[in-house]
Amino acid sequence: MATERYNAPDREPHWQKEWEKADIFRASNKDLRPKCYVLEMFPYPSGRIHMGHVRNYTMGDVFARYKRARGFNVLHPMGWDAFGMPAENAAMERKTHPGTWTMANIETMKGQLKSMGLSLDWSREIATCSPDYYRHQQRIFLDLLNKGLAYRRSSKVNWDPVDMTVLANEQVIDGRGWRSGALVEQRELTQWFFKITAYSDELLDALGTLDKWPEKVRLMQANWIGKSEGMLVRWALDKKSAPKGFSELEIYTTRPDTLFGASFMAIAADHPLAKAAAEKSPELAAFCDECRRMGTSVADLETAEKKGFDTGIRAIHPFDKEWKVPVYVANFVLMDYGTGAIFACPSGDQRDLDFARKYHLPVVPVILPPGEQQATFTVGDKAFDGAGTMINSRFLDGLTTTEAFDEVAKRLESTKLGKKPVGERKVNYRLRDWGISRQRYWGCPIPVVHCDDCGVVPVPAKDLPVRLPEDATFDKPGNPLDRHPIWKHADCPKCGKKARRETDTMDTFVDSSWYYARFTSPDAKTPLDEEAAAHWLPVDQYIGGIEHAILHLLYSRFFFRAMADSGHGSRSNLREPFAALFTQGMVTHETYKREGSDPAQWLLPSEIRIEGEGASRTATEVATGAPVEIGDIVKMSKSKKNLVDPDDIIAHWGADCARWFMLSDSPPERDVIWTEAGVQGAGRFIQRIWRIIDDLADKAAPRGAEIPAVLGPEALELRRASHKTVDAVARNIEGLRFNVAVAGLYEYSNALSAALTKQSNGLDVILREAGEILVKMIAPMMPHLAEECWARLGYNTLVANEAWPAADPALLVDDQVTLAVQVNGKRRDEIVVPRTSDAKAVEAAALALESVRRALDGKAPKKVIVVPQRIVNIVA
RNA sequence: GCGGACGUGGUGGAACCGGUAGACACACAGGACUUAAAAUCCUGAGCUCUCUGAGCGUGUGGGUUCGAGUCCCACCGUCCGCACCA
Repeated sequence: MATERYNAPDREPHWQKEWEKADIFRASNKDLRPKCYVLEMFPYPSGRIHMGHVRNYTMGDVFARYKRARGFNVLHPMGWDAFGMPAENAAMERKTHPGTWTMANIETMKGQLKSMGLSLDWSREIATCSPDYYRHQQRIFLDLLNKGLAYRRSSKVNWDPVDMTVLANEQVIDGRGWRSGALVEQRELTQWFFKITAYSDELLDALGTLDKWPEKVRLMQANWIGKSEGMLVRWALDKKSAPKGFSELEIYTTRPDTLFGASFMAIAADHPLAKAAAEKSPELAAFCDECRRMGTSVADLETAEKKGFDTGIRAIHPFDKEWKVPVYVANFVLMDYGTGAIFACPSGDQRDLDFARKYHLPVVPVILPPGEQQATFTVGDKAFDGAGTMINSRFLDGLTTTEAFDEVAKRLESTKLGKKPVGERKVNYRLRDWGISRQRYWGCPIPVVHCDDCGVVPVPAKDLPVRLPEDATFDKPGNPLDRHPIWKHADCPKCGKKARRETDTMDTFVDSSWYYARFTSPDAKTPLDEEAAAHWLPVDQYIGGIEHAILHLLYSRFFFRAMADSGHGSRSNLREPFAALFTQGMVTHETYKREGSDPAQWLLPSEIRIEGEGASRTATEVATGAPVEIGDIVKMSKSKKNLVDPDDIIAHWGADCARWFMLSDSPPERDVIWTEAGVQGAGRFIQRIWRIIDDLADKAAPRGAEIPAVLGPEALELRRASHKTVDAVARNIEGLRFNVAVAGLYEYSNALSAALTKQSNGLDVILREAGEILVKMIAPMMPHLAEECWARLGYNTLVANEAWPAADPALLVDDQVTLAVQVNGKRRDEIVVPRTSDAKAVEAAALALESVRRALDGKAPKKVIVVPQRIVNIVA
C-alpha cells in the first residue's frame, strides 16, 4: 500500500500533457452526437488571471466535462477580448506597442489557464485584435452600413481636453476625466452608431422566451429598454407670449388621461423653445446654464432639488382655448427623452407635485383613488399615480383611468391643429442607439473613407482588413491614428481622388458581440459558416459576471440579429445567441491595512501574518512586525490589495484544490469569501479521496467482477448510497448547484470510508463499483486527481473519456422508510415502516408509540393524517 | 424615489411541490495514536431549563393550514440595479 500523499503540483502537469496528447477536448463540427456549447465570458488579457477567472472557468469546466461524460459533443472554446484602452495606456507608460503588450499577456494567461486543467478546445482560440478576426468584423460593419443599421450622426460626448479623448460616462467622475482630472466638456462630435433601437420591441419581447436566464437580468434589460406607451400632444402657444417662429409645443405623456389636471408645462434647458426664450432674458439664460452644468455629475443629480424658471410663455390647453398654462424651464426634464417637454399634472405625479408646491401652481385632483370619496378627497404632499375614477375632468368624469386614456386619444387624434392632429399615440423607448466610435488606436478600424466629392465611401470587401498601422506613436495624448503621418491618407474607392480614412475605431463591445458565433467556425473565410453556426448555436450554457447583465448581453442579442438580417445568419434562422445564462458571484477577501494609515496603505494577504481566532484575531506585517488592521471583506481588487494569486495557489496546492474550493460552500450565484482555512479544507479533502481510493484499490474486487445476486446489508447500503449520490450529483451539476453537489460528495466519501472498515457479503465487489463511481463523479470537478485515482484503480485509460455512471432506479428507493410522527404538528417520535405500508398500518404503528400515548395524555385522537412515505400527524 | 433579491446555529450554507429545520463543510471542544507536534481517526455540539424529560427556535408581528423556513398581509433590516423617463 502506497501511503504517500498525493502531490498535486507534481502530478497535474502530467495529466494536462496526457489530455493534450490524446487531444480529447477538440470539438468536431461533424460529430453526430447531440451538441452542447458551453461558454464562459472570454477574458480581457490584462496580464494575469485572477480568482474571478478561476471561479468562472471552473464552473464552466465542470459543466463541460460533465456534459462530455453524458455523451454530448461539447464545444468549449476560449479566446481573448484583446482590444481596449489598457493596452494603449500601457503603451504610453512603458513605451511598448499595445500589440506586443497584449500578445505577451495572452501568452502568460494562456499558460495560467492551462495550469487550471480546463477542458478547452484551444484549436479554436480567437484574439479579437487579430486581423483574422477583425477583418470579418469590418465586413459585418459594411453590411450593417448597407442595411442602414450603421449610420453617422452628430452627438454629444464627454470630451477630455487634456487626454484629447472621448470618455464614457463611467469615466467621468465628479465632472472630471478619470485619468487627467481635467474638467470634462460636452462636445458635439460626428460619431458612428448602430441602430439597436430598430430592435427595441424584438429585444424586449424575446426576453419572455429566455426562460433559462436569471429573472434579474431579464428585468434589468427590460428596464433598460424602457418601453412606455403614451401620446404626443401638440399644444398651441399663446401668440403674444411666444418667441418668434414658435407657435406650438409638442410634449410626450404617458398619462393623457390626466390632461385636465394640467398645471404647467416644463421643458428641458436645451429645448429650442428654451433657447429662444433665453435670448431675451439673461436670467433665464443663466438658469439654463446652471441646468446644463448639473448634467455632468450623478452625485449632484441625486441631491438636486426640483427647480424651474417661468419663461413667460403660455400654452393653450388642447381641450379649452381659454385655459392658458405657464411654460417653465425645469431642471428635471431631459432633452433626449421623449420630446424634451412635458405637461405636468401635480396631483398625479410626485415630481410635478413637489414643483407645483414650490412655485405655488394649482393642484387639481383628477383621479379619485379606489375607496375615496370625492367630497372628502384632497391632495396633500403625496401624489396619486395609480388607477381610479376620473373627477374634475369634464367629459371624462366617471370614466376609469384606462377609458379616459382612450377617450382623450380618440378626441385628440381627430382634432386638428394646423393640418395635423393635435395628438397621436406614441410608443417611446428609453433605449438609445449604440455609439460605437472611439477616438483610439487599439480597436477595430471602421472601414470607410471620407471623400470630399463622394462622402462616406465603404472600403471594398476585397481590400479588407483595414489594418492598424504598426508604427503608431503613443507618446502624447490624442488619437494615434489621426496623427499618423500617412495612414489616414487613402484614395477614394469610388472616384480615386485623394481622401481620408476614418480614424475612429470600434467600441470593444462590438468585438465581444459575436465572438461566440465565430468560435463555431474560427477559420471560415466569411464571418460565419452558416452550417457550423446552425450546428452549434445557440450557446447552451453561458457563464459570466452580473456586471455584463445589460451592455454586453443586450448588444450581443442585438448584434446577432443584425448580423442575421444583413446576411450573416445561421442556417437555422436563430435569433437568440444564448439559450441559458448563469451569472456567478464575485470572489471576496478580507482587507488589511497598516494600522492608523490615512489614506489607507493596504497590504497583500501574503504580506501579513494572522494570529489568534475569532474576535481576538490580530494581524502583523511580516516584513516589519508592525500592527495591521483587519478590514472588511470586499471584492478582490488591485486597489484594496486583497488579492490572492491563482499561480501561488496552484503551485502550492494544485489546480484541483483551487477548483474544489471555488465549488464548495457558496452558492455559485453569490459571492464567495476566499479564506486560507477554506483552501486547507479543500486540500485535506483531496488527500482524503486519495487515501480512500488507495485503500480501496487494495481491498476491492478486481476490475470487471460480477455483482453477486445476494449482498450483505452493509454492501447493499453502500451500493444504495453510490447510486443515490450519482443521481443527486448529476442533478445538482445540471442545475449548476455545485455547492450542493460538493456536499453530496463529502457525504458519500464519509459513507465510503466507513464501508472500508466493514465486512459484508459481496462488499469487495461493491467497493470496486463505489470507487469507480466516486472517481467518475469527482472527475469534472477535480480532473487531475480523478485521473490519478483512475490509474490507481488499475486503468491505463483516461477517466476524462469515461461515461458518467448510470444510476440504477431500483436502488434509489429504500424498502424501509422513516416517518416522523407528530402530535398536533409537534414532532414526538419516528417510526420505520416498509415503504409500501398502507395508511392503516402506519396509523396503528404511530398510535402504539409510547411517546405518542404520553403526548396524547389519555385523549382519543380526533384525526390522524398519514402522508405516505413522509409523515404522520395526530390531531388530538 | 422606483424596481428587485435576500434575512436559517459561532461561520459558509442545506432543506424536492407546504411534511423530521440545521444536511455538508469551516471553526470549536473532548478523546485515540505520538516522546511531542503535524497529519489522521473517533466523539460531541441550535438555544434555554427544574436535563432519563420538556419548552423555545428560520429578521419582527399577524394570518391560512392537521402541519409554514417554504404560502398570504404588514413591518424592520441588508444588499443589488436604475435613477428626475414625463
